[in-house]
Amino acid sequence: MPEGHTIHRLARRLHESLGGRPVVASSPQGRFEAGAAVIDRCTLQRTEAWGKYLFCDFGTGELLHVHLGLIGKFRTREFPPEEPTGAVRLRLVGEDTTWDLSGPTRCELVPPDEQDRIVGRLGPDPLRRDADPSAARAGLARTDRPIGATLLDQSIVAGIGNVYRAELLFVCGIHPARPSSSITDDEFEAIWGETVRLMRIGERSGRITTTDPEEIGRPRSRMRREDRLYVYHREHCRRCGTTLRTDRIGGRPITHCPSCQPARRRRSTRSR
DNA sequence: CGATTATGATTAA
DNA sequence: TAATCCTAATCGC
Repeated sequence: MPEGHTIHRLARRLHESLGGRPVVASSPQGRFEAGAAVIDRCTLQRTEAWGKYLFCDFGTGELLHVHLGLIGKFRTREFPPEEPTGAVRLRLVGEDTTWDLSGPTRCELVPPDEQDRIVGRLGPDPLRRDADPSAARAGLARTDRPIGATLLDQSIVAGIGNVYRAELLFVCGIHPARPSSSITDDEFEAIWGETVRLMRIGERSGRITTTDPEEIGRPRSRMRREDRLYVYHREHCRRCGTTLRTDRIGGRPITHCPSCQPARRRRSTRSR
């Protein structure tokens, strides 16, 4: 389930469970044997997430760089570990925790300047404390590409994936085909603010929930799966029941509600 | 048991 | 845009 919230959660949990003590590293699958040997018996000193990119410092001079891609998983297994069943690229065993990495699009050791290069290509990450949204604001202002495409562009904003993209635009009432340059300052503030709010919820809970507990009528922790999202993978809008529409934008399908997300910005209705 | 699908990104064309 | 990579769960026959 890898969007930015997953990676930040992972960075924290890896550090909490493995940090400060030597780790036994191996590559049961064999495709990261040399790298695992470098890390083996070294101490995890620091983890860092930027968008969907994860870096782990074992004090070896190089950093472990992991990108889960679409299907990658980094999950805890029983301790002490058993022989892995599937393809495990990297296994990390600490004092009382086993972590197995499978299916990553990237798993490599990189020098610090390579980390700088990777992070240098990324936009601000809403989950980072040091995030500065101004670069993202400027990035949107200078292109006519649809907002649905720019929100997925990691060089504009780092960490948003296909689920959050669709849900954020719904929550903000913005049609995904709107030119990015047409997004107003108020709309940008809403997008950024909601991204921070919703991805923090995702990071804490380990799953994506964007619906409002008041609206659903039960706390987030007790929501049914089909009540957690407004539009993603749905046929009808969770808010108004309108039949949803799915288009390909930015190379990937995005679903929106024609009623809640009008193509043209609604003339602001004066309240009262 | 094979085909399909998935919250991603890079490279080639 | 399309092809490609990476894995495992699920679905249809």
